[in-house]
Amino acid sequence: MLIGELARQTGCEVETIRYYEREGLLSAPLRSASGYRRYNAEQLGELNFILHCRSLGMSLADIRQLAAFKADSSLACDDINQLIDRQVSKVHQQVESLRLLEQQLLALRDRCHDHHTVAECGILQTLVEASEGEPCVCHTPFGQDPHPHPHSMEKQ
Amino acid sequence: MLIGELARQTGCEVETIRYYEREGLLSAPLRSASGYRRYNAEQLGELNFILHCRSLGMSLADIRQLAAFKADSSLACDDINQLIDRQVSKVHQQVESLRLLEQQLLALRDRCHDHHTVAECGILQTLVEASEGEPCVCHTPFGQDPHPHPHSMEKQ
DNA sequence: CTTGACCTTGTAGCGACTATAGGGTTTGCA
DNA sequence: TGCAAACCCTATAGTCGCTACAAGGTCAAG
Ligand SMILES: [Zn+2]
Ligand SMILES: [Zn+2]
Ligand SMILES: [Zn+2]
Ligand SMILES: [Zn+2]
Repeated sequence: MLIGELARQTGCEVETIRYYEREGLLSAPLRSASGYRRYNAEQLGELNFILHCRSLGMSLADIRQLAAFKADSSLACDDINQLIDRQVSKVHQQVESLRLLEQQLLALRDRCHDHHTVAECGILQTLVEASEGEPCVCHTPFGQDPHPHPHSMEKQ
Repeated sequence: MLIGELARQTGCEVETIRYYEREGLLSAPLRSASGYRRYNAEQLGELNFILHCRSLGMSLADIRQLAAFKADSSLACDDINQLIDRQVSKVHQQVESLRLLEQQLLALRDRCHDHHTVAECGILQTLVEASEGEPCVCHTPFGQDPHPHPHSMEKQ
């Protein structure tokens, strides 16, 4: 199986497959006389493992770790559980902060309904006033402290 | 006001301020004889505007657009509303796909409770079996199609 | 006169790809 | 046999929003 066929079977881009090999996630396949990569069922499984983990939002570093565990099955699995737990809490945090973000954006959006000129746009007005230190609907939902602007998003 | 003082007042890193200037988001300030950047209240506002928009998850490209609108206030504000709408729906989509992700991860986590060896770990077993084409708790919640693995996450 | 805190530019790194450029190979068909 | 299309290869640079150096210049206090 050439790389294009593997790409077709997995839905993964050719360039991404080569990238995974470069990163040491996918084992280097045998090459034909002309240097073409030839894949077998084992590597198809490897790639599907990677893609499955990626679809669960795991980092390549995490996947590398999981693959290492897969290789030495006599180890204790506590680290696997921890890895998943970390992933769950990371995702949970992201959900929470994005939900807040959505509320903030909706509150901001609510400042403009009709279409008029920018000068009268409640959205832009809110943003400009907030940059001058005044409270804003997005970050001060119910008459709270008008003071410092929290950096609500850490990493996205 | 030197760059360090501006950084202190806004909670933004010095390097990030210079980065915003390089990217054309923050107007280039006057320089002292020795080349130090000197900021005034206007640029403090500009930076706060940027930071406020960033805290709403907007991209630098979006912020550039908003700043352009701020500059020409005679335009119609429809584009602003659209920009916010796009941002809302992007965030909403992210929330939805992350919530699904969380459920998938929790289902996977549920496959291993006690600590034992990797060979018996239900999590790793699930991941390996899924890579061989079998259905998995994470992507096949209630006896659905065991067939192709959807790429559930587009961009994170 | 030295120390330390500040400032400058330029460059490289992160993560997970994606996209090119500039080639070589294989296959099918006239 | 000639040629084109479809495939493959490597190497390099770009994406986004920073962050972290390195190597040097400036300034105020002691
Ligand atoms: Zn408006
Ligand atoms: Zn706000
Ligand atoms: Zn386990
Ligand atoms: Zn699954």
